[in-house]
Amino acid sequence: MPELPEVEIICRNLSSRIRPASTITDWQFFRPDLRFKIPKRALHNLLGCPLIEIKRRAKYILFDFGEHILISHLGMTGSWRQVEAGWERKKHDHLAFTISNKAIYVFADPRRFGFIEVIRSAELGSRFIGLGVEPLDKSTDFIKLQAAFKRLNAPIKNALMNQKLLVGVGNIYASEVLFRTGINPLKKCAKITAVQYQTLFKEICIVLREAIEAGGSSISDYRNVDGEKGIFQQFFFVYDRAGETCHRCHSNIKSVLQAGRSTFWCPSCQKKS
DNA sequence: ACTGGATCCTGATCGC
DNA sequence: TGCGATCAGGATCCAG
Repeated sequence: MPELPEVEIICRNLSSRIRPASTITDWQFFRPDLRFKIPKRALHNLLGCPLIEIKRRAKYILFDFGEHILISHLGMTGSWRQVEAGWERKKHDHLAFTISNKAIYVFADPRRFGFIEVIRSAELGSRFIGLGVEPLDKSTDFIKLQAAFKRLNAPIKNALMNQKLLVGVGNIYASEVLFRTGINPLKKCAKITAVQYQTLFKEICIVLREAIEAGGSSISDYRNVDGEKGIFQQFFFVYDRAGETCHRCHSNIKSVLQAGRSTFWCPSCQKKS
């Protein structure tokens, strides 16, 4: 479900509703574990702590409580939604917190690849060590990034999804960005030219921003905090369109497995050479 | 040091 | 209709 745009939207939703200095006044847990054990004690210890801010790093949502940080990852199918008092629990609702005795936020995740974790703020650097650069950060050095990509022998599609160099791009946006730049997803990183990398990184930023504007991509179950779908899937050129016609050249869109993930591309618009 | 396959889990879909 | 196989937005671990 969630790549950078979707996580960014959830994050913006939460931070516009949960203001700084708000406190969590209650936790409810409906099962002991997600991907990892739910750290109930650490979460209880956050009760009454004033929130500083909610922010995003890569595909992680960070609730900054000063001394401690609550980290939420959505995995493939995780979601946060706001509910009213007296709400009805759905099948895959796993935990919920109440803000200032009023608003309630529920975490649901059918596949349970998501998780919740609490760390000390001082550990933030080491927790995210090895995580790549943010595509939408002004300070990101794309020249350095290009040099790092150049050294890889993997196909460009796989490299784009590798969070160690560049964060936020997942299976959907990797295919979409490569289509828009005319680069074949099977092409090796080392064979891609400087000019192509320049347009590629530029296009990544454009696509991610457009997707955020469109409220994200809802393939099956992505919803924002109000339960609304995004509409960026309406603008897909290739993702999930195998066998359909390319919007640009009318060739057949193809799909192939790369490192176990489906890649979609137009063989005519994205030639290997 | 890189690269990709297997893995965690549930649900939807497809072919027989 | 029913059943098993396959695949799904992520990230980590492990072997080659």
